[in-house]
Amino acid sequence: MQSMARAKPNKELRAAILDEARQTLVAEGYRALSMRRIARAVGCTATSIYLHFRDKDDLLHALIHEGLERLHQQLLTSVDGVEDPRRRCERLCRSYLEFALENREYYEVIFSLHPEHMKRYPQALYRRARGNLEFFADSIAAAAGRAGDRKDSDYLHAHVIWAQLHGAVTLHLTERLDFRLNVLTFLDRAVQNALCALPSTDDQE
Amino acid sequence: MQSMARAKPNKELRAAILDEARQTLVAEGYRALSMRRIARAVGCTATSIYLHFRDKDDLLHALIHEGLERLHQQLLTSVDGVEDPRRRCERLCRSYLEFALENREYYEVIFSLHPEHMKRYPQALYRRARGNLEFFADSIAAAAGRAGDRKDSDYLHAHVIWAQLHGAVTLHLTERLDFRLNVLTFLDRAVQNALCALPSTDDQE
DNA sequence: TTCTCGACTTAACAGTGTAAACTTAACGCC
DNA sequence: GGCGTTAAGTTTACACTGTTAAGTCGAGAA
Repeated sequence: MQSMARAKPNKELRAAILDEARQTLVAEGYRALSMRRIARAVGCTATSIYLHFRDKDDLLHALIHEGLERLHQQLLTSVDGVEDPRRRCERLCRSYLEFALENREYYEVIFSLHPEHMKRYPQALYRRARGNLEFFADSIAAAAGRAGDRKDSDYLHAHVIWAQLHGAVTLHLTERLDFRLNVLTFLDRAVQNALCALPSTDDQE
Repeated sequence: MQSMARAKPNKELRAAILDEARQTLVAEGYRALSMRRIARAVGCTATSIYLHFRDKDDLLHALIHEGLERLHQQLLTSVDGVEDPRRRCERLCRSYLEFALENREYYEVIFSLHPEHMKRYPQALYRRARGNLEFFADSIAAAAGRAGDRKDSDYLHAHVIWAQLHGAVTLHLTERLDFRLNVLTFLDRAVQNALCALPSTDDQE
């Protein structure tokens, strides 16, 4: 109970560590991110990071949490004011791709880093990720004429669409695509294919 | 010119290294794969591996090459005797998923390991990977009623389908899927969605 | 015999994540 | 004021990593 009394210990250092980690992650990728390097940059020793994070994975979890939060915000604003559910879905897809392309290294840590490296996801991360997918599933339900009545199949459908986008993005980011392919047309086709099971609501016919 | 004369130096050790590397990779994944460990297992020192492979990446490239070869064989036999082009595409998809699920760690190194880790793909690997996609594109062309007349758009289409499968597989392998989802139904839907742009050739209607 | 050359080893460098033990400063309490 | 407690941070150390430079050893050629 006395540990509650003082409460605010350092917290600044924790934030500084997180800032520095995010910065080098975005700028130079995961493989450049080491405890000692972070420590050097924020002016403490490597081991004192362990006072604020259980281990390196824990630190990464914090970054993933941030990233999912930012992605969520971006997805939200991307469909702001867009009524047509089909268009909402398309906007969400494009916004997702945009996020991935503009935050490559971040994206990789959030969605690709292997769990054996990452141990287990904490509950909080699952919640955030699920939130994004449920949000998507809502638009899918609306596109199917069932606005406000999301079903399990919509949630599953959201996962399938997500998989299409994620696959396209990661093949691009890991440079597995044929270099003669135009990346933008490829991504465009991927979005089309992702949404092909949705009823179309084209205004001009 | 005298280096050509003797020709066959060791070669056995090279093969042993490759075998051991593949084995631990399949059994324990990339992060368990270290030069020193391989060396210990095959009974040489870590540094003598560098006499057969330029660096660790080079060794991995060799493994990727093998993996792509095996995948290619599996894809070939999976459609053996299947005439209907639409069914061929479906078989190819399912065979691809099968390969991924049965060779998780292998699959990850082949298709997910980041190029910053992997430096650049050598030309030979590009060729192999392209071969697989062209093979797929042929079936797509056939499904569109243009057997033997593959177009660029079919090749692009093959990439899009591949992206759907790859995305589904990697989300599963990296355990990003909602744990309440049934993985098999998810993968099934992914295959459906991957092929949704193909004209269907359903016999029973 | 001497020279060369390929295969291999030993020793070393600079880096990694992390645990244990130690120091230091701040606090509540008698 | 001195006490014990506790959090924050340090130093040191361990067992790894990929990779390089220098050295050893044996066989074949001149």
